[in-house]
This record gives sequence, structure tokens and C-alpha cells, in this order.
Amino acid sequence: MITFATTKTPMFEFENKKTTCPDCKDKSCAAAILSREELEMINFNSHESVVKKGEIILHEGSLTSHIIYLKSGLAKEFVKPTPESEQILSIVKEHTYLGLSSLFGDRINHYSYSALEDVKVCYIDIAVFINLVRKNGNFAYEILVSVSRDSLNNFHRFINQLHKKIYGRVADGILYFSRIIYENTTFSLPMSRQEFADLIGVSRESATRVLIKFKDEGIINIKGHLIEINKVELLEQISRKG
Amino acid sequence: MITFATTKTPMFEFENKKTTCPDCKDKSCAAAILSREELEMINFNSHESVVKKGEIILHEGSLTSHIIYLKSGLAKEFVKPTPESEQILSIVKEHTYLGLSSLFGDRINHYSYSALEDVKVCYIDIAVFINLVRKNGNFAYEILVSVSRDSLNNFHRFINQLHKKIYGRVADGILYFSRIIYENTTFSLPMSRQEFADLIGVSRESATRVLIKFKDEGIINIKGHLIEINKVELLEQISRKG
DNA sequence: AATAAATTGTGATATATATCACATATTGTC
DNA sequence: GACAATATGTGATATATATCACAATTTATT
Repeated sequence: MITFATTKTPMFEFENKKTTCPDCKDKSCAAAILSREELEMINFNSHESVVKKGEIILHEGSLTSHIIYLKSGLAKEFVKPTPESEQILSIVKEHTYLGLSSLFGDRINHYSYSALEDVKVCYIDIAVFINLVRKNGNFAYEILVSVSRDSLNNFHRFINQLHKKIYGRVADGILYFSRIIYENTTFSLPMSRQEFADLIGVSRESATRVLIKFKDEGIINIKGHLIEINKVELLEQISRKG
Repeated sequence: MITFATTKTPMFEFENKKTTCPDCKDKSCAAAILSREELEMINFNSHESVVKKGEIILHEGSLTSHIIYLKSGLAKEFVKPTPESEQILSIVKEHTYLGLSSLFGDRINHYSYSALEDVKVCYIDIAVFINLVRKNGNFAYEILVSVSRDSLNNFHRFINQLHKKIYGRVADGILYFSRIIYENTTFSLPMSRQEFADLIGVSRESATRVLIKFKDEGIINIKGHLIEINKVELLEQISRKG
């Protein structure tokens, strides 16, 4: 059996865990197929924590010491191409591992993650995690499915982004929150206009202009962060056209 | 042990294999750790073929029946956002599996692949491949490493593309072929100007203008498809600046 | 509740690149 | 080798969006 480098101690203190891994109701699909013994092993080598809105969960460039599981809440995955600009790659929902591709890629975190609202995370020792992958092919298969689906989803969004003009991008962004994140035509945008612009790859002023135009045209209603889609089909058409 | 749906018969005839899998000198890193028995099992359930330049290896939208291994040559991975436009996502070198993320994602091919020159490919039955993943955690781990690294590499290119202007994109494109594909400052671009433009996400005329400008400024030499980089540091600076 | 800081929305202007048209060069087919 | 088809390079023009400046609004802090 292969073992790995010792894990690094996180810099901040953990809250005591309220639920053990075997009894956890927020397991990932992959974890759900693990045996009780395997879950106990994870339980013994992991910690749960609450991260407050706006706080960094994982830094780009840092060494992966733990695999981080987003138990509840929303986070944003982003990079800073320059010190004063930020590009948001995707929004991460609950029941998702953060940085899997970085872990298996080269052990360095390629993206940063921060909490968009107060979130619960579990830090799982990577030696234990990797050992489970190597020993349990079915578990490895489920992790492969996760990494693959994340990759496909994010690629599709990037491909769309690359060939669409600003109206299509704004429409895509709105539909992303409606369809993928909240599964509702009414939702509260969990970020500033600047962050929304960073997600869809346009300037803040341009994003605001188009949002206001969609509002003036009755396609959506806006009240601060609250967004309500009135004309779904029209928005989808704008999304398709680009 | 779990087994999967029967594989579909490929539409075209295979050439007889010249080398068995255990004796193959072009194995992937993952395949290199398989036992002789496991390699014999793959050998028994796979075929080798030559695909000519310009021919499609795998169609977007098709159902995955085989995992395809690029034994030698170059291919391009692309999508067609509209019937008359094409976006090249990446260039695939030899010793790479095609469409791994689609296989593990949802069994439908999300991208198309075509040969940029005559290539050799092996078609491996996916039931056998997936069975090996489930049974051999170390093999699964290596496949995870492959999928993760592909994902990281392609994401980085997309992130760069999204925030760079045209000069940075052309510089990136040239350096991509020099550093990643050919590992040489002199190489023959294995595609038309239109395809190069499709890879970096600009119009054909704009790509040509910048290439000619780089040539006029002595940064590169161009002779048809042949490109020679004269000022690597300057090109890298342009690449960084975007 | 007052105040400071940050965010948002708007107007004006600058600029980067796409698009269009077309001549020339290169490649493929017979 | 001749000819057709495709690719390339260039000039002119259109257009989309970024940038800048700043007033108004909202949020955070005390």
C-alpha cells in the first residue's frame, strides 16, 4: 500500500464536528458507496468548519493538503489573471468537492474558492482520500464521473462564452443561476454586479447596461439582488443567438 | 462484478493489428501499469486503425462505444457552435485517449475529433475499459490524473483566451505549438490560417494581420505553414500582456 | 441615526476587432 | 500542365464593447 507526504495543519481552528461521516446526510454520490469502515476512516481523518461569506476557502497557488467538500452553501471558483482583476470560473453548489482536478493534476491549487454565503465545509486528509481511490475502483469511478462532469459543464460554458456577444452572455448568466444554481425563475443573485460581470467576461458597466435593458424590455424584473425572469423563452432565444 | 451494455460495431473496417497491446511501445502512462493479463484482455477487445488527414475520428453527439487511443499523429478537438463555424478546443498529441471526459461524463461525445495528419488509433471496447477502472484502483488513479491534467491545461488556455486581446492570443497560439506540441522554435503549422484563427478565437483576417505584423517586426519568420520564432522573449512578453 | 465606503447606473468617447469585398497565391483534381 | 477550388493577404468600413468620469444609491460601520 502506498502512502503519501504528511498533511499540513490548516491555519485556522476547526469547530467540533456535529455529524460523523457515516451518519452524514450531505454525503457526495461517491461517498455514498463507501463501506462503513471506509467512512469511519474518512471521519477519523477529516474536520468540519464554517466559512463566512466573503472569506477565502482555498487559495490559488497553495499546496493541496486536504480535499475540501462543500457540505452546504455556495462558493465561487475564480482566478486573478492580474492583481486587480478577477475571473469567476464557476459557482459551486453544495455536495461538491473543491479542487479535485488540481489534486489529481499536480497537487497545486490552480483556482481560488471563496464563500458567497456562510458555508459548511469538510476538510478530508488527502492521503486517506487518495488511498481510498486506489483501493476502491468503484469509488474511483464515481470520482472520475464527478471530475468528468465538472469538466464538461465548465467547458460548455466557456465555449458558449467565447463565441457569444454581450447580450447572449448576460442571458446565459441569468439562465445559469435560474437553471443550474437555484432551479427557479426567481432568485437572489448571490454576488455584486462586478462579480456577475466577472463571471460572464464583460465589463461591469456593460453588464449593468444589458441587465437594465432586459428590465426595460420586461424580460426580467430586478429589485436590488432579486431577479425574476418574466419571459423565459425570449431569454433562451437571446442566449442561443449569442 | 458489474458489466455494461453491449458495444456498437464501428462502421468501418479495421486493419489487422501490427502490434499486440502487451508489446506495444506506444502505451499510455496508465496502460503501462497494467498486468500482462489485463493488457491481453484489452488486446482481445480492441482494434487498430489508420485515419487519414482531414478525416473525422469521432463525431460530436455520437454515443461512446469505444475509448479511442491516439497512438501516433496529431488530431484536433473541436465543436461547431453553428453549422458554419468551428471552434477548435485543443490539439491532441499522440499517447492520449480521446473523449475520456465524455465517456465518464454521460457516454455521449461532446466534442469532435479529426486527424490533422495521418494518425494511428486504437479502439478499445468501453465495457472492458470501465471494468478495468473499477477493478484496478491504480489504473483508475492514472486515468484520473489524465482527465485532471487535460482539464487543467485546457482551462488555463481558455482563461488566458478570455482576458487577452488579439496580440496576446496570437502569441499564445504560436507558443502553444512551439512549447506544447512540437517542443521546438521551428515547426510546420499543421492547419490552415482559418483553423489557427478558430483555435485562438479570432477572425481569419485578424489572425493573418497579426501574424504578418509579427513577421514584419522580425519576431517570427513565416514561409507558408513553416513558422520559426526569432524573438522568444518578446513573444512571451506579448503573450503575458494579452 | 449618521457617516463613510462601496456599488450602481448613466453618458460620452475611444478603440479593438469583425465584416465585407476582392485581388493574388497556393493547392488539389483531372 | 491546365484549370478549378480553396486559401491568403489587404484595404476600407461598421460595430460592439471597453474605458473614463461622475452623480446617485446602497451597504457597512460606528
